[in-house]
Amino acid sequence: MKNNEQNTEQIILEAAEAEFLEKGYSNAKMLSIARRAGVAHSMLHYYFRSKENLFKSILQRKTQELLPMFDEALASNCPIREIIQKVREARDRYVFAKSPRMPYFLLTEILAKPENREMLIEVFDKSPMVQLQRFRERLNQEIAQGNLREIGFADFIFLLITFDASSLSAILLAKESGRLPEEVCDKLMETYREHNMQIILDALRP
Amino acid sequence: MKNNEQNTEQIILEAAEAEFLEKGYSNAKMLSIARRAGVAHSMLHYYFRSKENLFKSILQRKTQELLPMFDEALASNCPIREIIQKVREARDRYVFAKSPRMPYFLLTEILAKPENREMLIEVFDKSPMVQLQRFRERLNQEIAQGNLREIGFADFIFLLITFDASSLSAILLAKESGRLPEEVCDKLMETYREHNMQIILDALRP
DNA sequence: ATTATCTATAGATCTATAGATAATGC
DNA sequence: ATTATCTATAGATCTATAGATAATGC
Repeated sequence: MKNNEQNTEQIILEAAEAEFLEKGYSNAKMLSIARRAGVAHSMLHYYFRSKENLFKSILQRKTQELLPMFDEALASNCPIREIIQKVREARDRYVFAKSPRMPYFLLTEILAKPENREMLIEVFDKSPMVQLQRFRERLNQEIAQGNLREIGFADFIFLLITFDASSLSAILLAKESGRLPEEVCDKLMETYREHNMQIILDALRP
Repeated sequence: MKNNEQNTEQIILEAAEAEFLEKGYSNAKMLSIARRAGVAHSMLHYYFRSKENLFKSILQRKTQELLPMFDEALASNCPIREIIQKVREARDRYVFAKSPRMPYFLLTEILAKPENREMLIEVFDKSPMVQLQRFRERLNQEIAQGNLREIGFADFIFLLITFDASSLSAILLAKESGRLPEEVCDKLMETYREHNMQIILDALRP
């Protein structure tokens, strides 16, 4: 018995996060995570029972950590359009800035897997954070007033956060591959962000 | 010895194509493909030697089949902008129309995997089709005249064909999930196609 | 004799667990 | 006594191959 529990659990979580982000759920291996963490692989089961559990723990924890960041963006009373902008900027700062692999991960491991998608939507839906719930009322008002199409609260937030993931992932992959000139990739990215904002607004107009 | 070789090989190819499209390379299983095809799984190895080989065979065959479709779109002498439009329409008709899973497959199995990406780019690069090679010259002229940014011939074609895959896949996934109202998804798709055209043109402007 | 097919199984890999061991706290 | 850790291994799954068998063509 060398480390205290806090430490080992945290080390495993970090190693697992890196492995899952890099390889995706299916290609991530428990033995490989253990090797990264420098512990016997039985420890992963000791703390998290199963691979699936370990993965879901990470997703939930990370999302919980993220909520306060969005809370701030949702607090203001300005027009919906500006709130959308703020949420998307928060997403850029706190989610995408972590790694260029993030958009791809979001798409393949969350959007493409119904269980994970639902799980995270539930986190948003059930969060007790004040601003988040206040924004829920605001959103429903706007819908009632006919300013927005009918859409679920959590789905709305989720749409804002994940929408760019799909379009950005391919460009980031292309950039990584080095096949396209870097300026072309950067130009694509830049233009995409502008357009995406407009596309979301169009789609939500009643 | 029941079937002739032509038949079994074809049946395996079709079963494998369906399995790979549905589950992706890692999650596709040789036993499952054999079950779909109704043959002993040793037959897959008899004809294709390995899983990897089977997968690459499918990719290459499909791409070869596709080339003539693009050939037509590339034949005309009209402005580059219209040629881009035609290639993208051909892509819609012959690639995306096959299955709503196609954009996702394109992104995860081709764009995200350098070996596969390079392999298919080579198919385009080395194709002896007349219109394709004639368009290569046309493209280089346009670049020389300063109408387009410097970009490889195969990369250009590949960009036109695969660009929408990234942005459409998430919307198709959302539609499948049933969480967003269907009109929102359709609206997103429609707007996206228009914008994507503009984004590509912007990125390629010198 | 060659080709296509099947059955059986080797060999690799991966998740999960059993059980032993050592450190800590009461 | 409880908790954290390790080693060893069971059990499942998957790719690949060996070897037997049957049909076809010469």
